[in-house]
Amino acid sequence: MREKNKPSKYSHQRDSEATKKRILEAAKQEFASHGLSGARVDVIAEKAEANKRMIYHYFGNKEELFTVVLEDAYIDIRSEEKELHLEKLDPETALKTLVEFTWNYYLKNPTFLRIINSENLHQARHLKESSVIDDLRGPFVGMIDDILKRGEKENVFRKNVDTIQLIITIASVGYYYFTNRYTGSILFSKDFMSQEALDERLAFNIETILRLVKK
Amino acid sequence: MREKNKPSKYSHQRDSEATKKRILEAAKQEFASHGLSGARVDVIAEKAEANKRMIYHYFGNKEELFTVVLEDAYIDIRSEEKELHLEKLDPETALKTLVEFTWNYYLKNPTFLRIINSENLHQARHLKESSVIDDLRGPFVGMIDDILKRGEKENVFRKNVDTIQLIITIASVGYYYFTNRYTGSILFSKDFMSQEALDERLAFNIETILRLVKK
DNA sequence: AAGCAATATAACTATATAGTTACATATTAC
DNA sequence: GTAATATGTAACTATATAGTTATATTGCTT
Repeated sequence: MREKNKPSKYSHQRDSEATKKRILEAAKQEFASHGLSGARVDVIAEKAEANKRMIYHYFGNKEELFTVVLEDAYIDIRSEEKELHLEKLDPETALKTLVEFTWNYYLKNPTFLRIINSENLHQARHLKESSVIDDLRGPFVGMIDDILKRGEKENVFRKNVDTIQLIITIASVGYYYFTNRYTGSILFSKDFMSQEALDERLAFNIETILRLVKK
Repeated sequence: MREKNKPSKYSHQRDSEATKKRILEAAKQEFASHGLSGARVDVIAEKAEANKRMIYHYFGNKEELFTVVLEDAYIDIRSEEKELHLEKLDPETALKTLVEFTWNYYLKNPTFLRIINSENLHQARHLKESSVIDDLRGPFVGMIDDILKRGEKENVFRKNVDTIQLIITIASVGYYYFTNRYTGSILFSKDFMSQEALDERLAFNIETILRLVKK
């Protein structure tokens, strides 16, 4: 029986959507910091200022929570990519814009890279079961294909550059730099994250991609 | 007290070096498969046909075991790189050889990539404390620098290509392909590991690197 | 305002896990 | 041969962990 004058345990208003959001954000951070295995459900609950019971209530279990975090990550980058409207830019500018966007997205969203890495460590078993990817299958493939075709027609790009290989390469040159920056900084005795180093790398990446496609 | 006629529990001969090696190999596999946090010491002991007690005896603890596995990984790739003798090849062949070697090393040593990824998830905290890297600091930097200089002199390479950026790029285009092959295969609906896909990617990478440095 | 579903808390449980201890057997030095 | 040391096994322990249960409060429906 409730005691008289005892203050309520529930100090804040209820808001299931807000609670879900806080859990997802906390989970994203925790999974990114420690990987799927290293992440602790208790810590996620604490960071989210929620309760472990709520995590299981809203998301089922740790694996399903990870799946939602992963899906959200892909949805987010995909929606930002859409906003670039590369189809409105001339081929060379479009390609340069994509390289810069990819680079800056990785720079501003370190959790993205770490979560994708975790998923690959686990052989993409969560993504495999996800239906969300259907909408992002071949993200941008059509768009990049169009840029390459326009470049060919305008005689600024060479013929027969493989679209998927190009997309992979654009991702590679940024992704690797960021995910391997810790070992890289030691192996090369160089701070990979200084503004100077970042600027230099982005410029080099743009050059790499343009040299690859230009006549 | 030992019972009469009871067969010895120790069926095989003792060999500390062999046991250490078995532990290291098992640890490499286990860390590569599950990451540092996901790896289980009991599983390593079992796989090594050794005993947990031996792991702690020879390596101290899980973290130190990981450190040795990591150090061994770097030592191995470094020693294979040395065998290439790129200094004896003409600049273009040397560069092509390095791209091929890097690609094939990653292909044949999937554990390497996963262990480096784990170490980067943990912000290289093991490598930071390791003295082994002193010998591999700037691996090949001098060598690649030499290739670029020779190429310049022979008028086949352009001037002022940054050596470290080039090394990072050579690693990137292979590393990313392999570590992200699980999510990549889903996103692009394409088997990244078919012989055809592998051949195509290697050829593309060679083209990417040569276009980057050639006049 | 009564009943009910949704939201929340905290305490609990079964199990897994890194690391330890006690002890046994083999090998080496003398 | 014997003592000391290296190598090995198995059982144990303290703790951490994912997931559950019991219960309380809120807010919505009627």
